[in-house]
Amino acid sequence: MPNRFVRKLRGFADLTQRDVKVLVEATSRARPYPAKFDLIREGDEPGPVIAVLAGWAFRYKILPSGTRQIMAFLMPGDACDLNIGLLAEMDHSIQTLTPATIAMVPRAEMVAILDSYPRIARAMYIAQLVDEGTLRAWIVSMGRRSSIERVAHLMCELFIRVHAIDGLSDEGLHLPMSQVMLADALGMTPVHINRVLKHLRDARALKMVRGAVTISDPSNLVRIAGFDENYLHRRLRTAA
Amino acid sequence: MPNRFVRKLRGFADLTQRDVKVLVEATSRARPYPAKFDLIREGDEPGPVIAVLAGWAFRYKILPSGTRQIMAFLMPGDACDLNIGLLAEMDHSIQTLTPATIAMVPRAEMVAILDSYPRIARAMYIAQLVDEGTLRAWIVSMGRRSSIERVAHLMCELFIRVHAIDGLSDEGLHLPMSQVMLADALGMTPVHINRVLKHLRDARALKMVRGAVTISDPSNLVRIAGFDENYLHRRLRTAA
DNA sequence: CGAAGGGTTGATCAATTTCAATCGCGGTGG
DNA sequence: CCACCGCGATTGAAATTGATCAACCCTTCG
Repeated sequence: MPNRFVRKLRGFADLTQRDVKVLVEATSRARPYPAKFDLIREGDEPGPVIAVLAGWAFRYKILPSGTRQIMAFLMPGDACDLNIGLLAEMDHSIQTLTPATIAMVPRAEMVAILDSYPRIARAMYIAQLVDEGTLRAWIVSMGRRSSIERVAHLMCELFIRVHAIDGLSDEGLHLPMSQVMLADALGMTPVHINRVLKHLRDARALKMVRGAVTISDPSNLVRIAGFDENYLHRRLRTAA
Repeated sequence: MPNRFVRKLRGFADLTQRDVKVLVEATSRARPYPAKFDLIREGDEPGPVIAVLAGWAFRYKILPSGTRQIMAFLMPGDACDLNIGLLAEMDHSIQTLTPATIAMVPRAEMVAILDSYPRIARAMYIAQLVDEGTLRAWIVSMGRRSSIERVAHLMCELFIRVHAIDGLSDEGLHLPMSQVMLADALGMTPVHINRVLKHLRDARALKMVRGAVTISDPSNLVRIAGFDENYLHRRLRTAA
């Protein structure tokens, strides 16, 4: 059974057995990392490609004022881009959110693979496009949605992404992050996030047990967020 | 002299003469469009790849509430992504900002090119990565920068991008857009944009002649925006 | 000439942040 | 075992930012 990363790419292109074998080998040197561990720091020269095989991670940037902005959540199957020698250094950092197992593929090896296996290159490219769509949705949220819609929308997005990799537990989605984390992802204050969560809980859109947010049924969230249901269905269909 | 699109890609990978010839031919059927013309509308099924050869365009999305969010500005040399058959339909629209000349490459043709010419594929991939970096910077702005910093930061970004394609006039950067447009790009109100612009003008960070914003020297903007100077230099070096 | 699209400004309103305090819980050292 | 510490959650009140509402002023263009 190939790992999550390979399974995801297989969903994007018709990979041959050989393609799969190459990918599995490339990601075979995976190792576990603790939570809150910086995998890549801003200013590092771009090193290996990382692929998340288990656990969550996130991209973030610390501003001169000391505030943090989270720009993306990475979950099993997601890879960080390659920055193929273009940029002199990373302009942001990547950190594990939970304990995670990460595969590091030396950049040269990944480049060689991309040059030799066009189907793999195609799949990586499509994964990139999907990520870009997520970034655009994030921008729309930050720019034009109210704080309540914004929170609800992120929850919807995470819900379908976890659903797509069969990661939902019996109770639905568990968010493995603190309110501070959510605040930094959505450009808000922890205090305000807390009030918004209370609002959403009162609206029966989510549950909070012992501080942790859980979402069993996203339908209320979808309504509140103005989440594009077609988009949801489309993604869920892809997952099926 | 190849068009802007080809020139840009050439900057990302060592294209052979044959690569260049293929690209030039693919983008030879360009035609002019007026300003404010929708090239692609949300809901369309993904059609041809578009490449901007002259003029500006932008990606945007209209929310159910009727508000608009602009997610990216496209300038000469930029291409829209391919959404290679993955998504059933576009989740946003693309419109010309100024009169523009646009090349439409049939999707099948572009896919064939990517499969047959790995260097072109590589260059397109890198262009994609650069765009993604821009999106991330946009998210950071929207999430954690004040309105003044946010406006200043966008100006810096546009300044270096135009500089990189030798598009600066003698007086510097002319922004071909209304304040409403800026507001929709930055998630603000036109009224507030107006006040921020006044502030920036008072701080001698930009000029406004007959309503149009002009930036001759971005150094004040860079300071106000907290714009990463290394990033600036890196990009300018690339341009040189 | 009249209408429309920008731009500009003032006054008021509402959403968020900021500041401050308190609480609960898990872990740790004595 | 227990006091203490620290992180995250929670709540209230004050301060601030940016949005909204409402005019009014240009310039352009049919």
